[in-house]
Formats: sequence, C-alpha cells, structure tokens
Amino acid sequence: MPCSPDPSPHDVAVELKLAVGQLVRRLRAQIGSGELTLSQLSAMARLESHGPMTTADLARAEAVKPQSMGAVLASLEPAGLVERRPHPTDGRQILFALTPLGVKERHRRSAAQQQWMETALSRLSRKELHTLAAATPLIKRLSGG
Amino acid sequence: MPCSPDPSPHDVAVELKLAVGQLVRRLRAQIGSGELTLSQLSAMARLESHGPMTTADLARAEAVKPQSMGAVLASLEPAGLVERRPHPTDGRQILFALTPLGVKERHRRSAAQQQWMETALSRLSRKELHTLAAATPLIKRLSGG
DNA sequence: TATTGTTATACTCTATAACTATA
DNA sequence: TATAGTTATAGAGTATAACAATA
Repeated sequence: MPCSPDPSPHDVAVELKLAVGQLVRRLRAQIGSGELTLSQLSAMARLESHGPMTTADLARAEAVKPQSMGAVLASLEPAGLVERRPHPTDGRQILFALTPLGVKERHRRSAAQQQWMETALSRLSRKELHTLAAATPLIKRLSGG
Repeated sequence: MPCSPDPSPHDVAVELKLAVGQLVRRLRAQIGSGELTLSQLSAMARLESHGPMTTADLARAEAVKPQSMGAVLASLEPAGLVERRPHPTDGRQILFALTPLGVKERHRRSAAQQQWMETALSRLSRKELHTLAAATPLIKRLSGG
C-alpha cells in the first residue's frame, strides 16, 4: 500500500469547512413540514444524553449565546418536548429536561432527514462508511464536544 | 489489529448529523466583524473553482432555492466580490463571476475562522488528521458534490 | 407556455443590549 | 455586585408566493 503524504492542516480546514456547510444545507433542505430542525434536535439530543441542564450550560455546549438557546427552548416547550424544573438550591437557575414525549418525538419528527441521510450513506463502500464513522467523533472533538 | 465491526448506517447518520451541526455553530461563533459567512465563502469557492455560473445553477449546487442564492449574491455584489455578466445566448440568464478582488478577499476575510480551525486540527494526531482528510470528500459526496 | 430572475413576506437561528430577579 | 434568565431588536439565511422579462 502506498504511503499517502501528510495532509496539510490548512487544506483540511478549508475543505472540511466547506463540506460541513454543504451537508448542513443539504440536510436542511430535507426537513419536512412538522419536522424538527437541526438546532432543535441537537439541543434535545444533548438533554437526553446529559440529563437536565440550564439554558447557560446548554448554550455553552452548543456554542451559542444564552439568549439564542432560550429561543430554541422556547420553541420546544409549548409542544411539550422539553419541560422546566426549578433548580434545587439556586432560585435564579432553571433546569430544562427532555420529556418522555420529547424522547419519542425526537426520532419520529426527523424521519425525512434521517431517511435521506441513510440513503446517501448506503451509496458508500464499507470502508468509506468506516472512515466516516471514525471521523464523526473527531469532528465532535474539534467542536470541543 | 482488532477488526472493528461494521458501523450501522443509522447510527452514523444520527451522529454525523449532530457533529456537523455542532461544527457549523462553532465556526459561526468564530466569525469576526467584517468577515465572510460560510454561505458567502461557499458560493465564492464554487464560483472560483467552477467559473461563472447562473443563480439557478449555483442554487442547485448549494442545495438552496434560487431566491436564497440571489440574496447571498446580492450581499457580495456591492462589495465588488462578484460581478454579473450577460449570458451570451439567453437574455434571461445572468452569469455571476468571482472578481479578482473576490479571489483575494476570500482568504483575507476568513482569517479568524481559518485560524481557529487550524488550531483545533493541530490538536489531532497525524493518523486522526488523515482520517478527517479522507472523510472530507466523502462528506462532499453525501451532499451530491 | 416554460424558464430566469426579482420583489415581497415570513420563519429560524443567531447576535447585542437592556431589563428583572435572585445570590 | 455578579449571575441567570427574559424581552426587544436586528441581521443572515433560508422558504413560499407573486411578478416581470425572455425563450
């Protein structure tokens, strides 16, 4: 097997940036009526894996300002997908938690995106799918996750 | 070396979707005043590599509607980064081209993002950087590019 | 009639700034 | 005084719908 030269961090940065922007646009175009957006799904996924969190902590984790995260949570709360709970010791803080309905709807309301993505992945070879599976946690680590 | 089991397309789809959303938010948070956004950079990069394109073709390539691409181009034109040229045979169509100024400014006006991304990449091992370099064209292929 | 582009309007996601309540 | 959250406002990026010009 030939030994490929080390990739340049500069080139990887430029190309990866464009590639993820492109994929996000393509995913957004698949969102059907009544489905959840990427920002909503991301906040819900984090609440499910991490447990109840405050607006400020969620905002830090998602790399947005607390006011921006407040808007995302405000779009999920009336639908019953997340709920607020008082903080046990600090009256200023509010803990947001994914509801049982939220757990269920998170999957149901992202079916179109999910199906599109799985179809696109099915066109890759086994080896290529392995490469993407290995790259995914690295992309998360770049983002500080 | 142990042979890792085949990754599930379903799980890769879910995780990759969240990972790229996260990276896009993190990148957006690095954009300084006067710098170009991801959408602007993506359109400019495509015009540079592909040559002059119509609004409709650019929109298709970027997976947005023609009206949306029109807005992006309208943000670049007054700054002199792109220019319009008449289509040689079809009076309805307008070709947009990256200007020499656009070529130069594309790099200068994304320095903060670029530096953040290169710093983040520098924390990876050689092997991990190779994995990301190999994954980048696959991500582009998922998006149809 | 079909296609390209533009204009008008609206929604999501994000930001900054100013405010309220609690520590 | 400092911190958590909310409200008000704005800008970018997207969408749909209606329109004008050209093929």
